[in-house]
Amino acid sequence: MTGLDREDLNRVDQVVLARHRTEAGQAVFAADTPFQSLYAIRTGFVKTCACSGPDKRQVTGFHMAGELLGLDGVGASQHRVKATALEDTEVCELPFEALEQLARDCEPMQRRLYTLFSDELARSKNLIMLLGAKQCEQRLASFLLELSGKLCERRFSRSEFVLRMTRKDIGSFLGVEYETVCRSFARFVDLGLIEAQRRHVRIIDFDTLQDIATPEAVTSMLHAA
Amino acid sequence: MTGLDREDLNRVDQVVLARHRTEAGQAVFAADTPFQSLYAIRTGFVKTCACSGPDKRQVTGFHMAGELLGLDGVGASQHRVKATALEDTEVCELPFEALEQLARDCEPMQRRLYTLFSDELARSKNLIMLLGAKQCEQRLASFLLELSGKLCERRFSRSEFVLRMTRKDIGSFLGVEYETVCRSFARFVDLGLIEAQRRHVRIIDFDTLQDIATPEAVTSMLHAA
DNA sequence: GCACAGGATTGATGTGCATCAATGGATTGG
DNA sequence: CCAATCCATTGATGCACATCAATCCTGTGC
Repeated sequence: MTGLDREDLNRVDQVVLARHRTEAGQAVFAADTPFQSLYAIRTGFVKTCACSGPDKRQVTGFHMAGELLGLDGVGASQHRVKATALEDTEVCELPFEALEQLARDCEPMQRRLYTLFSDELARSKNLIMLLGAKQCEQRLASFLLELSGKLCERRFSRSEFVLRMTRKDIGSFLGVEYETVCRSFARFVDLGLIEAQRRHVRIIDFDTLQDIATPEAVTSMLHAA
Repeated sequence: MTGLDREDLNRVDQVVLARHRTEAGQAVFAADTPFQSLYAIRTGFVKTCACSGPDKRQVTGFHMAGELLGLDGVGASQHRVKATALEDTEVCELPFEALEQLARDCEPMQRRLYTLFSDELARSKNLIMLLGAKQCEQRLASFLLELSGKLCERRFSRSEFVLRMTRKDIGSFLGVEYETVCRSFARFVDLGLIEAQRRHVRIIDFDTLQDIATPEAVTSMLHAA
């Protein structure tokens, strides 16, 4: 789970400072601004961008309902990323000091907070692994399957969905140019693995997509034998 | 700071379960094993590898004295990475439950723990940004400067040092093949930016290296600060 | 001394992707 | 409706890096 469970949410509700609505294209919070709160997404879809330099930005994550934003701001007391809503989005603002207080009073809540940090860390490492994949198609397959999985967890269709982000965003996230993303989409369509018309995607062949995402299963079996 | 400060260390000393010596080439802990403790490096040098698949591993970080290992294991209650000593290394084993107890009793310690998580997260994002850099030379320049900075913090020379890791490790970390790492080293030598003989490195021209690591506009901002 | 192994270096060649460029839908506003 | 804009798609070309391969250096054990 990426968010908080029901029992914790009851407690957390009491520290919610405010709810904010952010329309598509607007920032939930900006980079290099003072950190005070975490933001729990209630509805909507958000991308986070690291901005190291005026002209150079990079998408570091996509987030949906139930996920927490801003965890990496604690240490530096500054948000290190910019969070941008990709569709109309509603978030709960959770002052971090209040959360810390809650954690001191409530042991499961304390553990939960550590878990959230740790999971976010694990997600980061996953992205690092994904960027380590040499081939663009491998990265895109991983991306589609992960997105599908997250949607499935939230009771949406795992096979048919609408992308909230542009090809450019996907490219930035995957570390390739957006034309290359286009071509990989086109190739997946050619191979009959997906249907794709602009942002509407339907996954047809999960198995092959999985093989592309994590190759060499066969190879390793051969090595084992 | 990546480690714990002196005051905290006094408290932390009391929860140290044991000290472990690990010789070069041996694992401090393995991936996919139960998580119980964090490990603070006292002396030595460690690499962490994510292993997604039997034959596919990727170096996700290099760590030295004062750094904490294992933070990403909290959520899954399993170590997600393998930590391998690159030289003879001594670590303190810190049972995480004891640290949690300490955090409940001691507010600064609680904050410190969150900060450690958050900083580790920020470091991950930095690596993601680095992998987003398209050019190998840009990545290598960043790598060398970061290593230099960490050594400098620890009162070693920032300009002359011995690499503890192989070219292969560096390549895995930077997301390129090791031959390409070699060539980039060679090119830096040609350009007169560094001297390099196998693992011995001396940085000569920090400024140009910085320009390569963070092209154009950014540099002037750094100088201004 | 020698053989051997692991790592580093350098060369030759092929390829996946960046880059530049043109076109086509889709959406928005006048 | 048309212009303007954004996004997506597709083509052509060059380059950075992967890949395969040979050699060298250094340390280790016999």
